[in-house]
Amino acid sequence: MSGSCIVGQFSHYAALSDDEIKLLESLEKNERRISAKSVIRDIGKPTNNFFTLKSGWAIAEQNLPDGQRQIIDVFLPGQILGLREIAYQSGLCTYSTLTDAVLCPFPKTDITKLFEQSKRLTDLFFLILAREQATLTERVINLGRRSATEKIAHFLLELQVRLKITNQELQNSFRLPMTQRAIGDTLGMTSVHVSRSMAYLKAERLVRKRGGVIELLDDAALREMAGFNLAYLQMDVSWLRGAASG
Amino acid sequence: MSGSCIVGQFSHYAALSDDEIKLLESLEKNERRISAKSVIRDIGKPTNNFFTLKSGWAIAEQNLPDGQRQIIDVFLPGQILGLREIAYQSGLCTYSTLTDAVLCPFPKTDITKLFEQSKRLTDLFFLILAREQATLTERVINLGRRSATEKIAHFLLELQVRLKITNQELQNSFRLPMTQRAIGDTLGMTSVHVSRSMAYLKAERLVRKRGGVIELLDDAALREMAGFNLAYLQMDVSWLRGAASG
DNA sequence: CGTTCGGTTGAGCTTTGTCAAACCGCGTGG
DNA sequence: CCACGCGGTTTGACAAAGCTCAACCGAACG
Repeated sequence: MSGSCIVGQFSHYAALSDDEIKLLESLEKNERRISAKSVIRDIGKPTNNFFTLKSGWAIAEQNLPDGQRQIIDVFLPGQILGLREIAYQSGLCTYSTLTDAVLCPFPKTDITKLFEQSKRLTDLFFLILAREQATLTERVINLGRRSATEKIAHFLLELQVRLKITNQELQNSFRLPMTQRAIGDTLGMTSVHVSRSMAYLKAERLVRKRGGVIELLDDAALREMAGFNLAYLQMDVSWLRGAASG
Repeated sequence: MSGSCIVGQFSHYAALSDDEIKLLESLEKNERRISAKSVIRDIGKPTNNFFTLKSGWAIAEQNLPDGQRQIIDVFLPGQILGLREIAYQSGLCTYSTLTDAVLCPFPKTDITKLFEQSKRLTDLFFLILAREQATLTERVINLGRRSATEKIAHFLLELQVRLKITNQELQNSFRLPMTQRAIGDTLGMTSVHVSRSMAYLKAERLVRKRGGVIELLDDAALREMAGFNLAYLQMDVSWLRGAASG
């Protein structure tokens, strides 16, 4: 994993050469510590920087005129914040932290430089964008066509799988640093209804919660009920250009 | 617009050189005529090909085990189908036509070749992916946090703006080749409720429908009610590499 | 020890879904 | 030219899912 979280993320998809690793690490030379529930970048602000998320959880959200909000994306350590706005001058959403976090801001122009220097990394960024899109797609299905409990089940399963990507030894339980309000804003429902649906899942002995830690007690049953298919989290890397040297 | 629809789409974002145009046109050397309501590529099939949509409308959809379906994306002429699965071996959704259409299939490997030959086009594809993502994001907000009539209003406005991108002289009315069932499957509601919501919009004199043609009678009011902000459809192109020669 | 924040619970209400019938426009075949 | 059937839309009565509001609880924290 080295000092760099983003290398950890990328090296899951392809073995990286030393040069590539150096390039990626150069994106993380500036560290910024930031406390829970604070805004990283507000909507409408210039998109001059991206941020890698070294530790902690973050979200992309959008607040609607009537006071509601929709959480668009939940970011886990190793992900890059802001990529989605690479083609926009001002941010389309607000980025904020859920927990205390360590972020590494780097200028947008660094990406172009990186593209110049490594085709392989260019492709990897392409791949990241495609994966984000697949996750969003799955969220669309979740929002459009699933009941409240199914939504929650699906969301929990997705988080579990995504956490396992960077943390192999993860078991069936993990810290979930989101309030029920936040879960509701992600899944398009009220916190009250999140509470009730969670209660149902607990009653059915499908999940358990203690402290901030959630435990998935019956993976198979959860997948069944949520119609969870992890294909969208499993990428193919064979089309990447260039061989890795290390 | 030349013979190529995709060039039309791209040249909106940046002036292209002759070489670049030639490269893009080479993606469209094979034409395939396909009738309305047929499957272009089923879910799970290998993603060896992309398709440019030369004419007609198409969708990406996913059918759920319980018989419901969610339409993930609606494609208009000039768009590329399948890009979202560039990083996946098998398709995550089914592509089908809404109307009679002309498609140009081209192999995935052509994209890599194209990336080799033009940095600028590489960036343009990046941009396309980012735009698709922004559209998906907006659909997430639509599904998560808007009422039935707001959803429909927003959807119609989005289509209008997107159609105007390739068809400048488009007025406030356009052919909408979607059944209410299809609209419902896009917006996460039943066809019955689509009907009722449309009736409401008509009664409020916000839209009118005759034949397959829909007319937006009061743009401002529709935007107000739907919370429509077209920022997500307006990209910034200044970060693209390389100058255009013509 | 009081306050705040997140979670839970209950009662009543609103929005949307379900089911079924009727309707409408349109193309087909007689 | 008409009758028919078909796909899509509209309408109505009713059911269900989810929302609102409000009270309450418990843990964390100053």
